[in-house]
Amino acid sequence: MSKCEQCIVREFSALKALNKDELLRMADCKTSFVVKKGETIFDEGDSLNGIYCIKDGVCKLSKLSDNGKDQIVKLVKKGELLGQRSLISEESTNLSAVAIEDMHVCFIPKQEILQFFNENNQFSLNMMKSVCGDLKDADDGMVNLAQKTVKQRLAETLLKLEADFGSNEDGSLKLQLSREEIAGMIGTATESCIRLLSEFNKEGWITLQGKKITITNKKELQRMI
Amino acid sequence: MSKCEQCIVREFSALKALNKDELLRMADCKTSFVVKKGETIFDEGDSLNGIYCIKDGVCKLSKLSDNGKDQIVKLVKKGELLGQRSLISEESTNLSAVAIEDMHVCFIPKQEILQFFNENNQFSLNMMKSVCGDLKDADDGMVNLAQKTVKQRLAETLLKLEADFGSNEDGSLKLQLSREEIAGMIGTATESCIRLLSEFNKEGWITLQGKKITITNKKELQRMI
DNA sequence: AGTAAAATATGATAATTGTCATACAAATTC
DNA sequence: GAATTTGTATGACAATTATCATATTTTACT
Repeated sequence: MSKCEQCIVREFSALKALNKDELLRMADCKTSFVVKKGETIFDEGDSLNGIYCIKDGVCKLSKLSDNGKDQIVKLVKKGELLGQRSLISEESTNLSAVAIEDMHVCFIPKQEILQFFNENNQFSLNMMKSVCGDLKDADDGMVNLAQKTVKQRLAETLLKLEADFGSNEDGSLKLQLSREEIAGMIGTATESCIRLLSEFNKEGWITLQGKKITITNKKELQRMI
Repeated sequence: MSKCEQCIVREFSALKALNKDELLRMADCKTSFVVKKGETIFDEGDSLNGIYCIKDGVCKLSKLSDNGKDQIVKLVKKGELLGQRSLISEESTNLSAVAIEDMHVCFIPKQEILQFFNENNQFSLNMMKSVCGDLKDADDGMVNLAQKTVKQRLAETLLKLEADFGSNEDGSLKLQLSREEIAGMIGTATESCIRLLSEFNKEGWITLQGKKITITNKKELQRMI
């Protein structure tokens, strides 16, 4: 059983408010596991008995729409927590979480988290801030979906993927998503997404090589937004 | 200075966790005021020094998009709080709040709320739940905007307006919104919204008399969603 | 009450986006 | 390694939605 003290999640999430004692208790009751790319951590409608710490990897939070398409609401990466909303609301999840890369994840039982809420005020405050951050992002997302064109949303998403997840030595986006996933992020049909990527490519804003996408003219993409 | 003890906001919001002592303190430092329909409570980018309790009336939370259109993110009504996100995040607001009806509002200074966070755990938990509820709604809103047609979103919005705000004796929706505001809720051009309302009218799902909208065939509207 | 301003309504048209079909490439399976 | 499945790409077309123009109605103002 590894320690929680030096874990990256502790560094970046609400957990940074926990003291040594609390971290030891957490290390004691947590379970670690690996999630392979494509595997599901939880599904829409599941009731969660705790929250997940993402030690490594990235997953998508998405919701299946009636038309059969998966709308991606958020990407969650290393250092972040997963499942807080459901735990705090005491409701089953409204989103599913599926790994986009291989992941290392720890599960902390609900009881433990609730106790932290009770005894550690800073932890509660941190958690609130984190949820508020998500809320702000979601509100912004709504405005984008409602008021911007698919082209603008694609440009914005590509820039955001670079900003959030970085790029490789060759300049290509580190996080590789399928066309379907990108379409799910910007809220459009997969074909439309593919078409626009081709268009961006022809215009010279980006370069495509298989799943690899390289931004070659950031300024033009920014200008579109 | 009126008491907070029997206030409707206390009944329905996170404030229900406050004890007599805390309520008295709150009554002492709060300021009450009236907001006329159309008036602004706060604007996008304002820094708030507290939160607002809505004793009566309804306001819209909206964000101005680059294309000049106002996207309505949420309607906030009597009994609810306003400005928590900004206060908790310690950021300026990302949304503006404008009265849709005449309102009675109380302002509670930031210091007071922070103290409640520190001394009353249930209050913190309630606040978290409330923000989490908003987050869930926003996530659902994103999926709707991304995956449903304008027609479906209009139908859904009309039903939601009836469910949330009720109807008058004549059956018309109690909350009267301008066409532009309805368009801002469903994320479409005002003309498109007007056109679809006319269409719904012709089909017999709704009746229009000026600003008054009456749902006359709820089942058909539900079937569309 | 009379006038100006704003909101609602509708037509015509263009632009955007989705759907269906099909082709090709890449990955996976046996 | 051949075969099947899955993902990517593109064309053709239809449907949806936005934009611009212009009436008409309602509301606000003095």
